[in-house]
Amino acid sequence: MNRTPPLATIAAAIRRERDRLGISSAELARRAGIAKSTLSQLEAGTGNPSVETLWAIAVVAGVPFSTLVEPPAPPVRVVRASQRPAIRSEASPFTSALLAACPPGARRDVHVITSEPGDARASDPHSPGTVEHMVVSSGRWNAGPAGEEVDLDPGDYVTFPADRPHTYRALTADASAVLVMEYR
Amino acid sequence: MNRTPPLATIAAAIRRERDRLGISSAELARRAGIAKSTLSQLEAGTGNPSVETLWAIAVVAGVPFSTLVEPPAPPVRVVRASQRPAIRSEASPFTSALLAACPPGARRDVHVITSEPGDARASDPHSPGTVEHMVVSSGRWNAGPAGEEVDLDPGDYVTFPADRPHTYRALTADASAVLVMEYR
DNA sequence: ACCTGTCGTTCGTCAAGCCGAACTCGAGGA
DNA sequence: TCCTCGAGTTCGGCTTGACGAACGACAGGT
Repeated sequence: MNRTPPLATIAAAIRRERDRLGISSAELARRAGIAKSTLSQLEAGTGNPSVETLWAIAVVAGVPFSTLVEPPAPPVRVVRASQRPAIRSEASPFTSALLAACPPGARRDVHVITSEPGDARASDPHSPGTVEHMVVSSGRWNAGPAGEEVDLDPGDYVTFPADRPHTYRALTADASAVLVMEYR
Repeated sequence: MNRTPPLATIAAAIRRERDRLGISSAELARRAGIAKSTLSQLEAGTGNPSVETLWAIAVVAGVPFSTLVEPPAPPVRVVRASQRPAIRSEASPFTSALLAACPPGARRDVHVITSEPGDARASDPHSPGTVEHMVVSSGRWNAGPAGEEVDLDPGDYVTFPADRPHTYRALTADASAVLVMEYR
């Protein structure tokens, strides 16, 4: 769930952002309103910056806060249709394994789900911060967090937090959709 | 690009995570290895925590660091097929408007792209932290960051950082794909 | 009523982050 | 060669976050 050390990551991230801006550390410190000595120590990996200090740097770098504390850059990942976890429910209800099959270590998973009317599937909350993306391939669906379900037509896209109960219900025959689960 | 203030957000996030765990502040402090007086001040919105302190809390809460500093929870968003930015290129090359049409304020956008062999589209880097998701609907594609392109078959899914140059090339006729752009 | 345990806050001390100034190093110009 | 300027590091001080202990408030048990 939680990953690598913070301090070295922060130091690298700051250097990376500064390189991207193409400015000196003195200039970055000036823009951020912090002492260049402070910035020097941060880039050296020394110390334990406060949130305000990091925030000031993130603002002038024009990047979200998380860019400075999360690991470097997301890699290129490919999930082959032939390999990925997919479940065809045919005319039967979704199995509970559909969403439970997500490997906990993975950052994202893709499922192709197919369903028939009446196959309502209620999913328990995933780990905090998990977000799902759903693109309807065919048929009509009703899906979303409990109490906030929306009707979806072919081609529609919906995203919602999945760390709370949520459901997928096919409203027409031969309904299918691509489901992307994004773990954090 | 960068959003709301940090301190109040952090205080709210910590309380929220602690509520979710259903434990007392004393217990959370004990697990995190920090003084409960420190945690008390943080939940009160007083002060300016160090990265290490916040990190310790995030670890025991089982959430990524960004959960504590970024705004609350992602909302449910729906992009209708009839409204969303979509371009059919038919037999002609992608127009440069394809990717440039992404509203800068949006957090995510969805495109349905169709292409024919020879229609290579090179995209300039998006803002830092932007990530793209691509699900192939039909045909074969070659896409990805410059130098790291991969071949994709129908149903394949790929995600990659889009803050660097990247390309999409259809390898077969009637190639189509769903493209999700995620801004940060 | 009394004791006991837990909760959350407040206070005094200590360590550490942040700051500004001084310093070293190196490149470019007269 | 000397001077000047900018980049980056190091050094004292001042401020502030983190800690442990003590405090009042409350609930449950005896």
